[in-house]
Amino acid sequence: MVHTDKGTGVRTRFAPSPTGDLHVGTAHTGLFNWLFTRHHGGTVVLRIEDTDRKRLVPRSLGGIPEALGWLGIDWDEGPGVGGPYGPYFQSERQELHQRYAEQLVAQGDAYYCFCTPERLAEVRQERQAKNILPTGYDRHCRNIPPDEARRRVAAGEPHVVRLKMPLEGQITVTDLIRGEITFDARTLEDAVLIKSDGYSLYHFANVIDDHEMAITHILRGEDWIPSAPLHVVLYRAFGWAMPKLAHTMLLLGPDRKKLSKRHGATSIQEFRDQGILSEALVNYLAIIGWSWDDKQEIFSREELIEKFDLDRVKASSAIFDHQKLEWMNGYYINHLLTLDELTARALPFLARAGLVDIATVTPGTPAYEHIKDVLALEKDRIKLLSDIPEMTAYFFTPTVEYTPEVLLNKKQKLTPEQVREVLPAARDAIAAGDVADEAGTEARLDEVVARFGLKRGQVFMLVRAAVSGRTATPGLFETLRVLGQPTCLARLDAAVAWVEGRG
RNA sequence: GCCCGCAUAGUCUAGUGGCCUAGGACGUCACCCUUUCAAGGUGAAGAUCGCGGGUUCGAAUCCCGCUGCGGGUACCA
Repeated sequence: MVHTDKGTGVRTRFAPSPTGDLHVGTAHTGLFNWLFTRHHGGTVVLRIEDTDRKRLVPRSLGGIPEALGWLGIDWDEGPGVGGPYGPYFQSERQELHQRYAEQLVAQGDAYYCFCTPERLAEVRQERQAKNILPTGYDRHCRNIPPDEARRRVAAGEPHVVRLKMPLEGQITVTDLIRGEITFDARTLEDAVLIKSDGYSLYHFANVIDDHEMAITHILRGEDWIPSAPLHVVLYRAFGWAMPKLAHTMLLLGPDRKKLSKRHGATSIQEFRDQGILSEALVNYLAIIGWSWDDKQEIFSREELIEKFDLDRVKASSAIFDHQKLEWMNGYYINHLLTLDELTARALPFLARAGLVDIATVTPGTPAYEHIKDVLALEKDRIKLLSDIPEMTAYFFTPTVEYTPEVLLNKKQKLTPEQVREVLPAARDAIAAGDVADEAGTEARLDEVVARFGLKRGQVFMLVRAAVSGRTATPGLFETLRVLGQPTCLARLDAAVAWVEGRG
């Protein structure tokens, strides 16, 4: 799919940090970003912000783009597709950042700082305790004469580059979702732009790259609001036009804290392994923090692109509700997926459980059709694809296990003696025809019901237990049909033998 | 501590001065359907619209204060 800029000039970037699997909160922001851009016919840039070499997780370099691909969030420029504004890995743009940092120092908007981490910690602690603004760094090196600073840098003294923030006045940030946010300059610190290892910090790299990549709209998490004034100052120092800003809400765990690993599965990869459909996840993520009206909650991807815009995005954080996600996933499985689509998605889960051999199952083969028939029966009750193996195992295993709780189910109010009498009769009734004929099977079983003067459920449940080894299955006659005559009879015989063995 | 943000049922939300006796969805409960479990259908419980003041004939909706919750406060992103 090629997206061309329709002339709206909207260019956005999604800038994940490769420090682990794609987090659902990151994906949420990414999705909003993507929907906004696609809605406006703009260009999506994927930029990997890998400047923190200590926290870098190499696996995520490939994992994050892959997870985005799974979600159907594509990008027009970035890793894999290239583009005119590369490189798209931030670590490869360090020279550029350095150059701009030098420019800032040269024009007097930034300075070299030689303070040790130890000194910084002390100062911070003291100022915080005494409430001296700003409560962090005391701007100690801001007053070192430029010549002296340059000499010390040349001499190889460890240093960072810090931004000179205005000492007073106000800095106002305009947010597309929240309106104006005003900060008192006296509370703002001289942030580090370039670390002593030469790598730029997020704030700085971000501003430089956003400008260099001609980004027009920045959508990012609410947790970035406090650093927005710093970005404003940076843009001003360079004399660059400020991109439009929009801070999206955070995804929270049940304890109302920022959603994180300690809340359980939070990575997109984990959701996929649980058997969440990407369509359902995208839909669910889209309606948390955004709404269309007071009625609709199910949206196709196309509909989302058509309807999504920032004016209907909420500013308040939301608790991630896995239960509702599962409901939506079930809804997609039950109502929106074709049987072939469901089969394709279910196959890997069945194969992983050892129930089917994926190599021999291709569309058109009997094995494939059997799986399809099984899924047609069970799809109403599937919430997660990962539930399918357990749910459908008895359709694929050669035999089933019996327990007294199932075959001599007390709820059916049948004595073991009655079971020993009725079960063989039911077996014979089924053997008298073919289970492919559901109505015929039902009629013959009804004769058994009448003969013994029982309730239909009592006999049906007995047969259900015998052929499946469980008390909950789809409708009995369709289940028998899909199981097939030989399997049904073999299991009925096994069940008869089992109950007799207990007499 | 300081700075910033947010505030409608357990959860996600609709609502932008009168249509609100606050609508929808998830979850919960009940009933219907029924051979089990689901699905589906119907219905119910659940919100003093965080609190307190204003403004107004009239406020969930506008203003102020408070409280609560969250985020930031790093040579992480």
